Amino acid sequence: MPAPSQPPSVNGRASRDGFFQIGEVAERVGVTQRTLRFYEEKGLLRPPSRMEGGFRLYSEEDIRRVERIKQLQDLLGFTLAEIKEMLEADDVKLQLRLEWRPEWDAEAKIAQLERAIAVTDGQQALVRQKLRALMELDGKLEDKIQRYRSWVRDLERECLGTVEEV
Amino acid sequence: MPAPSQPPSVNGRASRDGFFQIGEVAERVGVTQRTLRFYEEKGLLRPPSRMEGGFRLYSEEDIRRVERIKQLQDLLGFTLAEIKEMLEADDVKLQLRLEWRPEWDAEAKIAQLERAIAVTDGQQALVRQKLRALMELDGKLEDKIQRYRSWVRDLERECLGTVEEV
DNA sequence: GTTACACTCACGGGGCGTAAAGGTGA
DNA sequence: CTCACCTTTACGCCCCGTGAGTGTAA
Repeated sequence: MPAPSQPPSVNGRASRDGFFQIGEVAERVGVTQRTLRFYEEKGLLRPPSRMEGGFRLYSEEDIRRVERIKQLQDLLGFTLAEIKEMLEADDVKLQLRLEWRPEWDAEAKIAQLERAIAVTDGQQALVRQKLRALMELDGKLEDKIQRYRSWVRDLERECLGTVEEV
Repeated sequence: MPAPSQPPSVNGRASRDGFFQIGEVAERVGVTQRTLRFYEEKGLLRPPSRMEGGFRLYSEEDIRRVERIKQLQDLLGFTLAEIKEMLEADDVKLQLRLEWRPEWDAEAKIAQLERAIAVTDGQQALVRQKLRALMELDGKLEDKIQRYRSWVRDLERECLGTVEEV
């Protein structure tokens, strides 16, 4: 973990420099403080910077990461292990961006980009696997609904006819 | 798993009348016997019929239900609670079908069908919620890939042009 | 002195695994 | 009788957190 951390907290009044304490983060994102520490412990969140006294100071970037975890977990039903994979892929891409040097020649840049594409492709494959299964299920439900509806229409026509033809 | 049940159950009788014992079901579906009993305990599976000695006898219908559980769980990442909801919706629909009487008048039939539609709609809503989230995520990933690719194309042109125009 | 945070220890539920001790059936 | 297969009871484990208690920082 090369954790090239955020600006070191200058002593004195550092808290409001675009950084947030754990309580603020917890409230904003909708998780408990305990959960934030838990994620950190499990390696899902990089250790944030700290104040002199030891209080955690989260950057906006950190907060986005927490939100991403919540999204992957709540909405998509990923396990923390899967989420960690996803985040690590994100990290790789971030790392690639940090390594980027404008003075590189085009081939080096292309190679870097190709690596980023490969990582993103991997993420997408994971997502699409679940996506396909869900779409199939949705289609089946839709079919059923349509069959029910057409049946209802038939019956309504029969109703209006007031008399059935045997 | 030590997989003790590897001795070929090649004495493959269809256990009398299209019913199957727990071990056969477990092997066919790819879950353990423990899991089957657990699902039953938790109300995900209706108690199957039994032999005189107490052995469970699963019908084809029961087996389909287990397969459905596996699908919802593995592929879609539903929790057992969500799966139970889904299955209960299925049960309601099954019940509606069993209650169906051809001698009903059209209005009664329509009402029954409307109830089935409502239940199916509920299931679909559950699915689509997850679906939307996944599609959004997929879209974001796709965008990124496209941006990377177009960047690569730019660089390749630059390469060929041999000279840059700042 | 009252928050807000730190850290540690533990406990809890979901989803099973697995072992124990014994009954069933071809 | 044997031997695979089944029964229930019950404790264990990993995952994903929640609380409680105690101590320190603001």
